[in-house]
Amino acid sequence: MTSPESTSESTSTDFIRAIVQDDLESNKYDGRVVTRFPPEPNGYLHIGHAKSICLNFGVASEYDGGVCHLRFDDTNPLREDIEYINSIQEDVRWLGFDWGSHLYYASDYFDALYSFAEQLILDGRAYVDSLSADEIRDYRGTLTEPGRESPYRNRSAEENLDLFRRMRDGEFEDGAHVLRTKIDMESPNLNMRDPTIYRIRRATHHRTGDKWCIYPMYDYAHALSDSIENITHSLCTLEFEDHRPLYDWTLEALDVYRSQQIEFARLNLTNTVMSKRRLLQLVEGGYVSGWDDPRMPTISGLRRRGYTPEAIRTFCEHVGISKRDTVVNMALLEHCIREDLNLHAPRVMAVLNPLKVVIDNFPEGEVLEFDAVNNPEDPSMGSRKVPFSREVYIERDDFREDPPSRFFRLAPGREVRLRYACYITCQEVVKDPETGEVIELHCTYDPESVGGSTPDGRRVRGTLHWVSARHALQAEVRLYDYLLRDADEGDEDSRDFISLLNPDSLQTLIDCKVEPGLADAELGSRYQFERQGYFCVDTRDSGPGAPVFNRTVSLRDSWARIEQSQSRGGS
RNA sequence: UGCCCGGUGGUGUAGCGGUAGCACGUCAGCCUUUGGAGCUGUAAGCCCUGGUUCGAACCCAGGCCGGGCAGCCA
Repeated sequence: MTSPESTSESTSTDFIRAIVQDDLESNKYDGRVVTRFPPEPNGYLHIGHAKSICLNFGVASEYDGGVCHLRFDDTNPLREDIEYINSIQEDVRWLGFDWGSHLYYASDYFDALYSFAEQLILDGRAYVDSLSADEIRDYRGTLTEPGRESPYRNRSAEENLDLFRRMRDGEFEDGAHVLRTKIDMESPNLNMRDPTIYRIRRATHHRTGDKWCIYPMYDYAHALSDSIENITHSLCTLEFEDHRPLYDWTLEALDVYRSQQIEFARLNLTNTVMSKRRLLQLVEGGYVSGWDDPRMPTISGLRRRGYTPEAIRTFCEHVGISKRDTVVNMALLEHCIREDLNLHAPRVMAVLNPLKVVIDNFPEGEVLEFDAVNNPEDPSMGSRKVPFSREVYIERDDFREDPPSRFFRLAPGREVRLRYACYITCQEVVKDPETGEVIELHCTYDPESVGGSTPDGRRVRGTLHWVSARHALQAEVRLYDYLLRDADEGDEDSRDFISLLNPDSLQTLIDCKVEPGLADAELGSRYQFERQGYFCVDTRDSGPGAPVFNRTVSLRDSWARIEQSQSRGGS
C-alpha cells in the first residue's frame, strides 16, 4: 500500500516512464535511475525546456535514489557564455528542481574525451581528415546518394595520432583538419557517414580558457558524457533520433558504460515562437524589451509575467510525453495559471480605465470603510478594509448609455451594486460638450444597501468593482496579449515571421486607480484584480509606492463572449 | 528520390486483442455580493483499404498524410 502505483491512480505513465519501469524490473541498470538535463549555455531557457526539465527531474524523483544531473553541454565556445550558465541555474531552481551536487560540464571531460579519441585512432576507428569543410560536404553525398570516402581516410594510425596531437598542440589553423570516425560513407543515415568528432577552433572557452584549440562535437561528447556520468536514460528530443545509432556506436567502439538514449517530442505552443533563433530575433530587433519580457515564452519572461513554478509544472504534466509532434493550445497554459492563482492570489479592486462616479446623496467628506474578503476560495486569508467616499471610480466598460440586451452593468436609471459597498442608481450622465465622451456619472445610493445588500432583499444583476477617488493609488498597468496573432506561424518559414507579430501584444495603461493598500505591495507579488484578471507587481519597473502591474492572464470573461456572439449573430 | 519517426474528438493525452477514457477548449443549465470560481449536462474521435481473429485503435500487408535528417551547431 506504500507503492506509488496503489496510492495514486493518476500517476501518468508515458512511454518513457514505462521504459524506465521495465528497466528497473529487469534490473538493467542495477536498480539505478540517473537522468540529466543538458542545456547548451547559449541562451535563456523557455517553456519547452521546462518540459524536458520536468521530465528528467520528475522521472528521477519518482524512484528511491534516482538523481538528475544538470550538465552544461559546453562544447562550442563560440556561442556560449557564463551569463547563460547563471540564468539557466536560476531558472531550473526557480522551477523547483534540485540537482544537489550533480552539476557538471561537458568541458570537465575534455581530457577524457581527448584520450578516448586517441584510442579510437589507435583502434583504426577514427582518422584525421584534411579535406576542407566544403569538400567534406561534397564527399558526404546527399539524402539519396551515398557518400564517397575521403582520400585521407586510410592514413595510418601513427600518422593520424601524430596529426591529431599536433591539432591539439595548435600547429594548424582553424579548419585545416578535423578528426572523423571511420564508419560507413554509404550509410543511408547521414550521421553515420564518418561524422566529424573534433574540430580546430581557436576560441577562448568560458571555463577552460585557452587550454584547448580543438573541441569535440556534440554527438561524440554527449554520448561519452552520459557514459562518464553513468546516466541510465538519456532523454532528448525527436530530432536526435537519427543520431542514436552514432550514440550507440560511440559507446560500443570505446567499450564503455552504455547509457540509453530515448527521444520524445518537443513542446510547441500556439500563438508564440519557441526557437532560439526567433526569440533572439525578437530581442535583437527590439520587438520585445528583452529575454525576460513578459510576453516571451522564456522561463524568465513567464516569471516576470507572474506565472508560478507550480503552474508551469502542472502544465508540463498536462501536456504529457509522446513522440508525436504537436502544438499545445496556449489556453492550457492559461488554465494552469488561473487554477493556481485562483486558489492563492489575494483579491483586490483596481480600475483600469477609470470613469468617475459622484454619489450625490452621499455626505461630502465622509469616509466609510468596508470589509472586503481577501480570497473567497480561502477564508484563512482573511479580509481587509477598503475606504469608500462620495466620489469613486468605476470601469468605463461597466457603463453603457445604451445597454445591449444581457448587459447587466450600469446604465442610465439602472441600479447596480458596488462590491462590498452599496447599491447605486445612475441618475445623470455628464458628457464632454465637444467630443460627446462620457466623463462623469451622477448617481444616488441607497443608504439601506450599505454593506452590499438591502433589507427588502431586492436583487441587482450587476456587481461592479470600484476605487474611492480620494484614496486611490495611481498605477501603471501593462496588458499583454499573444506574441502571434495566429495560432501558428503557418508557412512563414522566412525571417518575415515578424509580419505575423501581434501589434497589440502590449497595451500600457498609465492612469489606473488601485486600492491604496497596494502602495507597499511586494515586488513580484500576485493579485487578482476582481472581475479582470491576475496581475503581479513588475520586478523591474516598479518604484517605491509606485507599483507597475503586469497582467499575467485575464479572468474568463463570459460577457465578452456573449457580446461577441451577439455581434456575430446580428443582434 | 534514400533513411528514420509519427498519425485516437477542435487541442493534448490514455488505452498494449474484449463496450474508446481523462484534461483543456466549446455549448447549455444551476449557483453566485467577481458575468470569476464551483456544480451538472451537451456535442465532438481511432488516417484509408484489405487481411488475421469469435472479436482489432491495438497484430499483419499495402497505401495516404505529417515531421526529421545532407554543420567543422546543439
